[in-house]
Amino acid sequence: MSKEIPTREEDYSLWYNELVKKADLAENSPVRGCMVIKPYGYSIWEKMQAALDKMFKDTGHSNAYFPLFIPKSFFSKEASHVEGFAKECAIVTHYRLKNDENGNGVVVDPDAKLEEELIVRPTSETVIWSTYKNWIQSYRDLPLLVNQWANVVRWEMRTRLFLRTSEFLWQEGHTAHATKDEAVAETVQMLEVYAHFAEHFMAMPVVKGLKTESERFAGAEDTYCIEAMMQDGKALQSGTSHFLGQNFAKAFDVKFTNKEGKLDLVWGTSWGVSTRLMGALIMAHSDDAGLVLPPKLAPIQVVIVPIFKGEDQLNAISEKVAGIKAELLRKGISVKYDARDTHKPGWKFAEYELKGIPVRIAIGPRDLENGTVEVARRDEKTKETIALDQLSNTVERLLDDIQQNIYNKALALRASKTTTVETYDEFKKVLETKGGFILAHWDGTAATEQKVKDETKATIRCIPLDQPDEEGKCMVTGNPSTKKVLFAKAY
RNA sequence: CGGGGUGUAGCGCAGUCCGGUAGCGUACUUGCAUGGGGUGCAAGGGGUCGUGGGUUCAAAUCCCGCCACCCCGACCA
Repeated sequence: MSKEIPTREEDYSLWYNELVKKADLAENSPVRGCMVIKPYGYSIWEKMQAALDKMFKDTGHSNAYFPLFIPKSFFSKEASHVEGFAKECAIVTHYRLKNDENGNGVVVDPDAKLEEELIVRPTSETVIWSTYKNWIQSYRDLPLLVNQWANVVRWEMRTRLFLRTSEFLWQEGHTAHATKDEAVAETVQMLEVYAHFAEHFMAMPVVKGLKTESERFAGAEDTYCIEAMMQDGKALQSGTSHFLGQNFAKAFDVKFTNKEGKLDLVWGTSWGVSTRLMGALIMAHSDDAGLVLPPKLAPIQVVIVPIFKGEDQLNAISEKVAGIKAELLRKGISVKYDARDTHKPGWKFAEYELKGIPVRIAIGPRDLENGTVEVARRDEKTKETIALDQLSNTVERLLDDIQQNIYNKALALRASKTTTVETYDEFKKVLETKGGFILAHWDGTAATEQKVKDETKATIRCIPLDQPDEEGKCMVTGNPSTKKVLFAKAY
């Protein structure tokens, strides 16, 4: 009762905030803009990490760890990079506290001022490239394929749990290559990894594309991204992969001797996904009853709820459940048996729906008599009674089916909310009435992009990679265009 | 930093206009019943009313200052 959340219809934004808190994913911390990721939320993040980490390893990358603090001077080296991050950096200026002479707790000791201030990393390109300089001498040292799992800090004005927090968790891959082609190929490969993860694990369809100059990562030559549509039709950038050219190699003087014996600058890439993916996961599938998790990322795939009166019944059920549980575990399915007597079955049903557990099994005295169980699926909120001897096969099939079904639903939603327009008037009308993704011709100039943004709040999310080339006219200026691009209001 | 709003029990709120020593829902504790969709009844514990000052016999309530947070804008994965 107290755990009810507002409906998406009533207030989508409030629905999201409440869901995150009520489902025990995260809560606000004493520090504005930061969050506490609670055990249940963190266990979903761990599932994401595990799947991604495996894909990184499978594509030849190794994990490493670089420090949280970056000397301020490093930030002066790559001009556009500085400009991109300068406005949102946290800076460490002192290294000691002392007791206040007036007895007001502790104060910063003014005598403990650092010679050079330290920047809390907003991203690690600078510290990593300053290190790579020492690691790379020859083409034999390349490619260098490194990833790190870390936290970063970007001092945001307005924050929302998971979607935008001042501190967030992510992975950042940083690679160095001997040739431009190889670096570009790496950038695209990692974009594909992200897209695969989004679609096959998160069950969330994404548009792969290239960012326009104004949306590009500070310091990159090209930024590729995956863009997903949330249920309210807004776009969420869910991952980025950057081709850095030789920008950081120049800034940090990272050169290698090539096969011809000549000195050359190294080519770089970087790519990342963050705890923002948690926000994407929530907003892609969940409903008014709570979270809906894809089985591949659900910390618990199956929950078993006993229905009993008195200890004898519970014991009889528990005995039966032990066998069921073992059988499911043998199939690699994660199972929780909730035999608590402190909550009623109905309460548990609601609770596990809120938490998005894909499959629920209920078993009571009637089932014991009949040799049956009740199996309920979270995505469709349906349930059926099946024979006990078919349970593990049914559950296995159901998990696959749920994974596929929520993907299909998300894909259908995106299709229904994606519109192609020819004119700017049409564009504005669609944006106002229907929202979602809009494909339209654009003349390729930053001025036009800015005009659309100022007038409609929609931005170019990306220049889709799978969009065919076609001659056309920019919807705003009428100038020639060779491709439609993807517009949307974004998170 | 501009515009709007809110601070009262863990959470959500009423009480403020019109001053009289704090209440509702929920959560929590205990007992009994209940148990196939958030169970019912009864009893109980818990609050410096954001903060500092002022007016008054008396302040959650009136006056002045300060602080914090939220929403809308500018910035952003």
